[in-house]
Amino acid sequence: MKNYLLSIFKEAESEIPALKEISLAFEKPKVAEHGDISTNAAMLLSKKLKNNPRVIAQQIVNSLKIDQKVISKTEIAGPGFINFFFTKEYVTYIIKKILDKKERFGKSERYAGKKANVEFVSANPTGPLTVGHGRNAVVGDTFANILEWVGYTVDREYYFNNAGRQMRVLGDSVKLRYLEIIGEQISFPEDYYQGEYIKEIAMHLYIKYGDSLKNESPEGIFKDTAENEIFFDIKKSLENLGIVHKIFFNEYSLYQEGKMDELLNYFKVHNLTYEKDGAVWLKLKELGQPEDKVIVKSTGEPTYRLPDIAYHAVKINRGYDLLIDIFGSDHSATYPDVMAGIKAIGLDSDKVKVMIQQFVTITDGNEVVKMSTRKANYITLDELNNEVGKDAVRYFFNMYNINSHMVFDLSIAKKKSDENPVFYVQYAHARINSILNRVKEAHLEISTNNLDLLVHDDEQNLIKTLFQFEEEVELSFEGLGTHRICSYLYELAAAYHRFNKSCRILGTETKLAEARLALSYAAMIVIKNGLSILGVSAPEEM
RNA sequence: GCGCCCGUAGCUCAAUUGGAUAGAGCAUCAGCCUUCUAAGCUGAGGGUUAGUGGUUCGAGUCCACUCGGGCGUACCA
Repeated sequence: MKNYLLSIFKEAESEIPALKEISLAFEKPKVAEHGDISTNAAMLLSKKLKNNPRVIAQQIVNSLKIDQKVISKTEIAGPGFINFFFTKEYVTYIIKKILDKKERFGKSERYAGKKANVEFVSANPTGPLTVGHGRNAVVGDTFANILEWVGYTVDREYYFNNAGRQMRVLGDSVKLRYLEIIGEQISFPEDYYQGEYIKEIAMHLYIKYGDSLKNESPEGIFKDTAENEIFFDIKKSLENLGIVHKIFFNEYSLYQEGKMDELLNYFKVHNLTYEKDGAVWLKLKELGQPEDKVIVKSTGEPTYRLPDIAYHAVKINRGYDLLIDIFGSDHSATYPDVMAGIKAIGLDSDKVKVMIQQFVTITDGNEVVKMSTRKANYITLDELNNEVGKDAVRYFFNMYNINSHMVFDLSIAKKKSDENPVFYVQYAHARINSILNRVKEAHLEISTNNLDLLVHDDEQNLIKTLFQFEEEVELSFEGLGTHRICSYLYELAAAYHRFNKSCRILGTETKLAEARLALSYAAMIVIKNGLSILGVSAPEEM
């Protein structure tokens, strides 16, 4: 529809050349009285043409060559909006399109042939995934789905570092617990990993090796075993949510393949570094950042900025058209440095989009559950998943703008009732399925022959809500978010439940009943498609 | 102190990226099942969008300042 309007506005440029100078936008008005689609073009032009927007709107309308089969009415309203009303033929065409495209309805070819990469989770293997990682994981995977829906081929990637200080502390923590098990007196430092899982890993080692490891270095078998077991569990936690990464990228490979030296050398050759206090500094000020930063410490070890830049360079050089990073808010101050670094080596940093994930607060009713990886009192993603189930986990994490703090209330997610939005949406799907089964006994068929009988307000509203789906996917993509898919599905489910109440099928005259069946089936398809983007199941019965 | 993010109904969140009367759910109150799942529907109350200025046809959205919260602000990642 937008394409159609764009094309007739394009034609009108010959009469109103100023139309070329504005960015033409169409949107669905909030209120039905304002039409099915609307544009503010006249208001944008009023400044340029120095004329009353309503007068300009009238000129625009006069110069549009409108197909009466598509648009039934055009009006000028408010300060100068031009509102368009669809014809019934066009509205029924939407149902036919849905029934025809089925599981492909809502997909677009807009970015067909383009490649995207989504990097998410990227937790180092020092402990089980927490609910915070869960939010990152769910939104990352769902956004990857959205990219696929607009046409991209997507690689899901996990970046990790199994060297460095954190991993040393991990090995030390496991060894201490091991020594504890074999009966040695230990004192366990506060800044070591406190979780029970450390004791479990130590116990596994004890079961397998007895006390023969007491003289082994913590950096060896203790660290390696911990890493393997933890990574195994992380992957399993993700799989339980339907998430599988295609690529696991080890930061260490950047060193092995010489990418770090290459990058550092590039910076040096291009005079972007200097030495101070025995460290190498990157001239970030020259690159538009507020402060220069150390990239190689006086110990010779690089800081995280260097591998991060090298890593992004490697990814960009793989040929992606779009790269998405999903970072925790603790990275929010540092990624601009990385972007500046990428730009400095001549790569297109505009291809990289960053989604900053804010924190998750877990409540159980009124009680706030505090979380820290180091301390023992956190909820793991597995615990959350076991408690509320995959569908609720995925729906709840997707439901909020990732850029806002969110409260995950366990007591609501656990409820199998109308307080829980995921059940409300799934129930609409199950309800339609149940109807489709029921009408078979009444010998009714889904038919698109008499869709023009669907004139009830609740029918029209449902159809127009269905039509909105394609745009919601696009808007989710453009807005770098998943939450509007949830809002949309909730709205769609509500529109269906209302229709279901006012527009019965059994006991209605056959032609109308069969048209309503077609509409119901179309609604079922769209709900299922939307849920599949979220990675939430569409149950046939509940 | 400085930087980034945030502040919307009692609570949890939306608001088509500057558009028309700021919307949903929960909670509260009042209704609806001899009819395809009441896991549903209908209605009511609840707002100076933290505050003050500014930008313009038009601001929850942009700018400045103030207040409040989160995260950074390391030669940790």
